[in-house]
Amino acid sequence: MKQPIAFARTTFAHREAAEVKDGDLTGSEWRDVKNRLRRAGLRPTIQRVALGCILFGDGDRHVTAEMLYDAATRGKASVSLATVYNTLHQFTEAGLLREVTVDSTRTYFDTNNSVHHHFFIEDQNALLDIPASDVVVDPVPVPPEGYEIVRIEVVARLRRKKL
Amino acid sequence: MKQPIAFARTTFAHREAAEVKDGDLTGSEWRDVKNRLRRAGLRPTIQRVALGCILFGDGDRHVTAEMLYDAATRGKASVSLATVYNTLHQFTEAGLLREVTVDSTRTYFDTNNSVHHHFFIEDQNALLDIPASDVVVDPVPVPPEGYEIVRIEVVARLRRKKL
DNA sequence: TTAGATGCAAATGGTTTGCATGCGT
DNA sequence: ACGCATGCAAACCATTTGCATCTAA
Repeated sequence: MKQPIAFARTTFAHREAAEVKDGDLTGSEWRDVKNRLRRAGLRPTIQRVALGCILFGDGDRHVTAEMLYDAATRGKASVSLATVYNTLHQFTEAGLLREVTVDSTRTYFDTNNSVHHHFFIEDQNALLDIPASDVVVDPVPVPPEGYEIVRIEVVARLRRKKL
Repeated sequence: MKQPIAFARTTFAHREAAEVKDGDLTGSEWRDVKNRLRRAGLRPTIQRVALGCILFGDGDRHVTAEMLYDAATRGKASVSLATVYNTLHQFTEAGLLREVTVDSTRTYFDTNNSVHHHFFIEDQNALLDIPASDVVVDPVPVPPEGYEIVRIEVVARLRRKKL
């Protein structure tokens, strides 16, 4: 049931078991992430900045804790799994990430926090962004009395087409 | 983090910690469920029929394994938790149930297998049906080459409105 | 200096599995 | 009788937690 580590680049640029840049740990990106964290009210510790570089360094990503942990370990950054979990949740609370619920066995985090939806390829556990303009929910359902809609999520589950 | 057992009746008839009928274990319903299982290619064992009575006996329901297990135990039906899990999956495979992914910590099963979507009340872990006509996805996103859409799920996450 | 962050290992909790026993056909 | 189904307990695995240590400010 173990899936290959896959950092799916988004919006149709799908690739399995992709390599992940370690995030240019010495360059300007390190400084950028540091500032970004400070702006978000998070102390820019070594671990957070390292994870931030991986997450925000190269386009939109969909990661699980395990995937991020492996990517960090593969690079020079040594981070404990517990810290990866903490960091993912802190980033999410700070609005830097967004949680995506598509699989009841693990939690995905999306570095793209703009309005959009997802394809989920079930037999690969891979997520792809659907650009906001490609799917429209209209009408929007009316919530029951006393409740308001926080967010609407659309997930289109995919399977490989049969020949 | 333990939530009260809640069998949410669907479509705005929301209630917390609702009671569950044991399903009229001696009446005609027992026979009906038995036939239904047979038609679905499942051996109508005592446990499967008992769980079927609970699930299909009184309108649409959204259940987790734990909820169904408690309901069965509360009634006269004694079923092991493992069997509940097995049964839920077998029913799902047979098309009698549908899995709903809204919460990464547990799996919900929906007795309504017609086309519709869901509200999810985050702080109560409660699911409500959205009638198919109340939410329309249009346009439907175009899947990447070689893939086809299995199903589109819309989840509107709710929070209690602030005064 | 000190509040907050990290790492480790142990605990948690939903779900699955292995295997001996039971039941539907 | 045969083979699938059940029950139990142990195994699993993603995630969380407790606590001692470390570090950014």
